[in-house]
Amino acid sequence: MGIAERKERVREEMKQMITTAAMKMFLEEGYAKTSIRNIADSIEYSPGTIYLYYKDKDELLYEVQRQAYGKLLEAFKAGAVSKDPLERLEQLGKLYVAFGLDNPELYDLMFIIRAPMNVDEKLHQSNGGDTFAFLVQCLEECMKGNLLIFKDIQLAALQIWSMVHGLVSLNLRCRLKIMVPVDEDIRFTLFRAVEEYLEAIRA
Amino acid sequence: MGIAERKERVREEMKQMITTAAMKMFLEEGYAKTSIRNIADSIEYSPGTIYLYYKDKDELLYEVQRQAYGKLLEAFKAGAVSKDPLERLEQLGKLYVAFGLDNPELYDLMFIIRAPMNVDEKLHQSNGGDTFAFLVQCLEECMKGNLLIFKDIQLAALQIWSMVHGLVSLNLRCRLKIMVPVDEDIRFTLFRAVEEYLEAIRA
DNA sequence: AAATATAATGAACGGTGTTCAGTAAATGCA
DNA sequence: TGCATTTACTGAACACCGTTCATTATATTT
Repeated sequence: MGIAERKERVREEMKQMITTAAMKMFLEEGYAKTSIRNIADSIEYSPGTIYLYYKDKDELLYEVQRQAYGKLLEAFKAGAVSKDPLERLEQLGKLYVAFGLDNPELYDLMFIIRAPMNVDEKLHQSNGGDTFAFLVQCLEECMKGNLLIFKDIQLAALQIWSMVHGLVSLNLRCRLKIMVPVDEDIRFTLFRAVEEYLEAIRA
Repeated sequence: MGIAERKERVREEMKQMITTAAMKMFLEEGYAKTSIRNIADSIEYSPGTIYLYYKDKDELLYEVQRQAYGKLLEAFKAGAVSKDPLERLEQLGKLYVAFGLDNPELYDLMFIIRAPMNVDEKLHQSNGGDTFAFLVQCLEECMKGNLLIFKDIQLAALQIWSMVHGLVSLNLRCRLKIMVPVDEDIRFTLFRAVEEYLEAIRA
């Protein structure tokens, strides 16, 4: 009975067509300025059709977020390759910051934007779990070797993620203009901050 | 010629009436869900009137942000009173985190929300300068006494602010659920993170 | 009291997310 | 094969949104 399977496949293709268009437009124009009608136009379907595949605009955002977490995880896997766990931690930190600088709109979608329609914040626990686990694993190695000052691994992860997220998100919201000289290269500055921080938490 | 002065006064009262209503509704319902029409209704004026006092919805947001920065500065002044600059820095950090936890909607308005109408990010340099200066001043004292590991004060401010902002904003976006045990008190956890961080950057 | 200047209105414009009765295409059954 | 039924899609309609502007009401000046 291959018909049901084909239907399922076609349905998945349709869903992907929608999210691909949505991702493209979210990145180019931002989430708020992208309307369901725009997305529908770009894939040459009527607005109503999108609602046959996604419950609402938020669900579309969640799907795009899921894909974005995947991209970040890929960047981690490709770039955090050092054998030394401390070095790898530094690579992770810089990869994270670079990801935020290179994909500001994507970073916004992933961590900053609040989907304004249904203020239901339940989804996030499942989304991005793998990516976070990658950091935790590296941290575990560091702490097994007593390379960091931390005692509690959860608190360590919290602190490190907060630091890099703070750097990226303050920059994205132009809050660094107050303190960083305009002529300085932001990337360089943020990398220095990461290095200095890692220096500080070394055992 | 007291008439012009009275008119100016009345105008200011009107502006304040609008921002007061706007602040209340932004906090209760969020920025996105608060419409100009709602605000107009709540002060019993027509929507068009608001545009006689504020250029657009963003300008309303900027004004509310300005007031919010004032509130944070007040909290700083009231709570960061220790003579010891290092202790004062810890007080500042905890005050900041507490402010973010106690006024999540306000914090959102100040640091996270991107005003979506005119993507003009120029205003922020003036807004909040005083509040930031308060932190820098404390930092300066710390560094004059060689109490911190930092060499560059700008980089120090960047790092510290990033840490506390990261803690608060990840929590606000429910991204801590992945790593912090649900039963634990968030405030306690974030305070511990601040303490541990300050420990790490001590000279 | 009349003319002028200021303040406020609210309908209208072009958008938004979302729903749903109606239509067209694909499938199951005889 | 032909017909009934399920499935896919449409696009007008609903209730909103931010913003503008001709019109009206109020206050000041002459």
